[in-house]
Amino acid sequence: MWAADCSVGKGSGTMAMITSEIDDLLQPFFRKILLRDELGMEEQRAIAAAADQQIHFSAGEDLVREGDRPMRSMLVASGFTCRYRLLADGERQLTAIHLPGDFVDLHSFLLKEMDHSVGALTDCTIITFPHERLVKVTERYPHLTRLLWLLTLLDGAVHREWLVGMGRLSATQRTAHLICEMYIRLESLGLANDRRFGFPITQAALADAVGISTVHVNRVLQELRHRALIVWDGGPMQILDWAALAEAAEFDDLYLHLVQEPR
Amino acid sequence: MWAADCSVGKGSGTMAMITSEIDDLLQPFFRKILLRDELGMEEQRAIAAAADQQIHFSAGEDLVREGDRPMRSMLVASGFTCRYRLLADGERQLTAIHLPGDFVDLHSFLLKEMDHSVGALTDCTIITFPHERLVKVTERYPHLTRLLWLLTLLDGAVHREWLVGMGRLSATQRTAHLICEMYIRLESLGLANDRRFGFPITQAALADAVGISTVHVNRVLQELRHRALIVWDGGPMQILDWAALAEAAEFDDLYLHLVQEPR
DNA sequence: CGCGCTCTTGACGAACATCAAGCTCCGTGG
DNA sequence: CCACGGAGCTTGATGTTCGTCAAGAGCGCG
Repeated sequence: MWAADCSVGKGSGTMAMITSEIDDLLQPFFRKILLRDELGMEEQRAIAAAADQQIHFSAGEDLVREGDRPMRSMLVASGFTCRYRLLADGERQLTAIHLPGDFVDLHSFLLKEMDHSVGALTDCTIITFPHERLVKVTERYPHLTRLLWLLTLLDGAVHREWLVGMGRLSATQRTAHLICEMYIRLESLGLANDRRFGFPITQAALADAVGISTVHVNRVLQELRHRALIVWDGGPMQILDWAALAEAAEFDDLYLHLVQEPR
Repeated sequence: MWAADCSVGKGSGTMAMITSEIDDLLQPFFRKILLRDELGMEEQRAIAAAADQQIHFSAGEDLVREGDRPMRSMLVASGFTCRYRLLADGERQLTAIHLPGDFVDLHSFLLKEMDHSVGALTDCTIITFPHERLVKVTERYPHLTRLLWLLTLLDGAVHREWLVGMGRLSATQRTAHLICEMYIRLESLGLANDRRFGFPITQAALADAVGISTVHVNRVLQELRHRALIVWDGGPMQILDWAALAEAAEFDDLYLHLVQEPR
């Protein structure tokens, strides 16, 4: 099933970085933070200085595995990744989808042992941050520390939103909700506009995200298409009627905390 | 339904505390941390000094509501509380159950606006921590800051575990899983032993936690009783066959990170 | 050309929701 | 003391949602 056919990638093309390149790769990350607070130049330099390598992963590869004890945390610079767990019967459940600017295992910095795996949904580029450098950041930059903490709290907020959907919304509503969430998160980073975004994942992966079978996700998508809410067939995901889609999903972006204020 | 009959409690009996009383109330909290790292005397004093008031809430009252912007965070000293959200049709979904020693809205410290509500499942006692004092903790005590951060990461880990269950386990498995989780968390704090613990919540609340109807939760409990896995009828929850219950639920306590090591 | 992956469709069954009613327990007021 | 009412628990009948099984179609790739 899933465990068998994807190796833990060391990732192809590990390489050291020059300063201007780091700054480019960190842009989505800075943007994500600047949507929610201010970030001083010194703090930006501190983050850039804590960055180590960039690594490329191919779709399907694992960045880290349940049970690992990574010595570094990973930030997505490009591409889509996901957190997931496998069950006894081989079924898979995603617990988050991560975009450029997201730390995927800042958790391991303090939790130490991974309680879930992280995989690449598409080809992606990652920046690594050695834990010992992150410790130093927390020793010297309290405000920056609070911002990193905030990022993990945002992950928690998204987890809760997914939980509510899983418990109380229909498969169609959850799927619509995920589409809304992906769009708002991408648009806030400047990576999408016009109610349209690239979403190059399989229906099977989408099924694992919303917690249904691949057969059923297919029918759900047909329903969303027939109700003229979306177009998604090989090309980008296009939202035809945002208001209707958001209402169907009971989507409210409060939980994404897209408000700039002192933290 | 739910929103109507429970007011936001200011809580009865707000009162200032004397030092020895604070220390008593903080015991479950210290214990929770000491299960996962060391905590110096100075750090313990710093936390105690940041505490402000104690407040009592009655079962059914809300501690904070979605949309609030609290100026303080709350730590449970006794009793059970829950995070939850209400949906358009009045249905409720819990996203976490909190025990003594748990911070229930350390999140609001950085997220600012509450994206969910917190309610008292039983009568409970709370200790409040003004946000401005928590800021000072993060400015002066980096290691303690990391520990507070860790606590919110643990919340996230539990969220993910629930998500996996909601997506891929049956109602019976999720219920069994929650029982296992409650027991291990309570036992680790010294608040339960002998495979038995007080669990004074209604079947309706349990249904809201596992995301099913009250009728179905009743049938699930009967199944667990008939399979001789638990006893739960008015008295404490008693686990008759831990191994079988944990196996049925695919329960593994890794996600609770009950390992003492430097963070 | 053939193989594998993804998407699609139909038939059927299992898990769970909903609706409705009755039960027990317990506190309250007459 | 008992009647009453409410909250929580229990049970049965019925319907919907979604999973499973099976098969086939389209498409890229070696």
